Amino acid sequence: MPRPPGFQRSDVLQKATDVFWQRGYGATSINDLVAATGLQPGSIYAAFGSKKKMFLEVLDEYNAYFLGNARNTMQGETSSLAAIRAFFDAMVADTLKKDGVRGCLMVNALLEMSQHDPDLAERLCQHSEKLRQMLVAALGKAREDGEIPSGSDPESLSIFLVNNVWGMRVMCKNSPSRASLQSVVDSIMKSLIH
Amino acid sequence: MPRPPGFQRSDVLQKATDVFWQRGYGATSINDLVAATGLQPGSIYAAFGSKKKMFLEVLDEYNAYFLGNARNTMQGETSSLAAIRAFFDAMVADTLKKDGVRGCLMVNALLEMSQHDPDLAERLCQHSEKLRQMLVAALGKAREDGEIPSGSDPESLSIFLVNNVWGMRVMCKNSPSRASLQSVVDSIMKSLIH
DNA sequence: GCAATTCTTGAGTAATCACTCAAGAATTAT
DNA sequence: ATAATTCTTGAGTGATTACTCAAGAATTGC
Repeated sequence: MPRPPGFQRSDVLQKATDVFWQRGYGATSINDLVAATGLQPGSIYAAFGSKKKMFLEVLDEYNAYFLGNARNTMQGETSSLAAIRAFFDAMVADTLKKDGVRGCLMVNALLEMSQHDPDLAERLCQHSEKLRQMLVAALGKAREDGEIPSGSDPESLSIFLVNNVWGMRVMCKNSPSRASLQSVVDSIMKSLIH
Repeated sequence: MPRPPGFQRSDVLQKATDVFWQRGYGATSINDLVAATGLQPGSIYAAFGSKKKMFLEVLDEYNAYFLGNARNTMQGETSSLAAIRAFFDAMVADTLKKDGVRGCLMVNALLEMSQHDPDLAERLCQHSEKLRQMLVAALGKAREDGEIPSGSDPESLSIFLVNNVWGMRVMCKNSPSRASLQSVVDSIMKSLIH
């Protein structure tokens, strides 16, 4: 009968996430992962197959967590417009945390390697589409409720919002001041209601 | 008397730019640069000092070129608002070129290594500030000329515009469709005039 | 205790990394 | 031509890379 593994997969993934997030994919070595997880190289490869497969698993967990968080934040609001604002406010708050300068693990990965890795590009595309759909739904509801003009186009506005999400993920890497980020959010929200 | 170098520094930098842009900093090896430039490792090190110094020089040229281009584009327009639109249109056109999926060399570098390289972070910060100042000037003039509401705040709007520039640089890496990008530009321009 | 099975270990592999340096080639002033 | 100077060459450096695998440790059902 099999001996059970001496580690929890999710614990290891969490620790790996920290390392990948802090250093980026390319600059993270197996030794870094060995140090961070406490596992030996052999165990890592037995459990995850390769550095890249491990990273993809990390990314999937990260994306699921991000989207879940966003959904929760938005559902906690009473109006759709307030939900959108809450989403962006949460992003600002997140960015201002002391490790906010890490940016977004997914955007970092996208810019680092999507060009040379179709698997990854596809995955990131799907994730970004999910985020956009969430915003489309909120925008549609906001229009129904008269919170934004009836002439507004949720599809087109959602792309605009996602664009600003990406922008903030870049901006936080070199000028993560609350004033700047908040000013961006204000501009976004103003643009919605006109 | 000295023997003159057998290569033009700017030629070599141009070829190096291609490689760094296509592969990213970390994934570009000296051998890649040797192959692309035709120079031997020794010559590269004699001329540029190190891989990182070479990359910084590449980045400086890239940034200067980008800003110069933007300035030209904007000066060719009759009104300030048209100049801003022309700037974004040019970005869309640039992104849609066949190698547009490379994104922006500077944003790529920012996300890849600014966190671990203060020199680079500082440089990128300055560049992004120059871009913002260009937009502040245009926004200020647009307000004077009554093209945007008198209550608009150029400082705050410029941050918003830069945010969208970064966003487009990310978006072009995974969904560079003309419709999406153009829709973002439309949303941006609409938001300015209200 | 005893197999049976799986997990863990970590030194080792071949490849690649950024970088160096001594030797030779090329150019110029005389 | 010669001497002075600089440029180019490319094999070689030690470090690091992702990854492997045979051996031993641990846990199970019996």
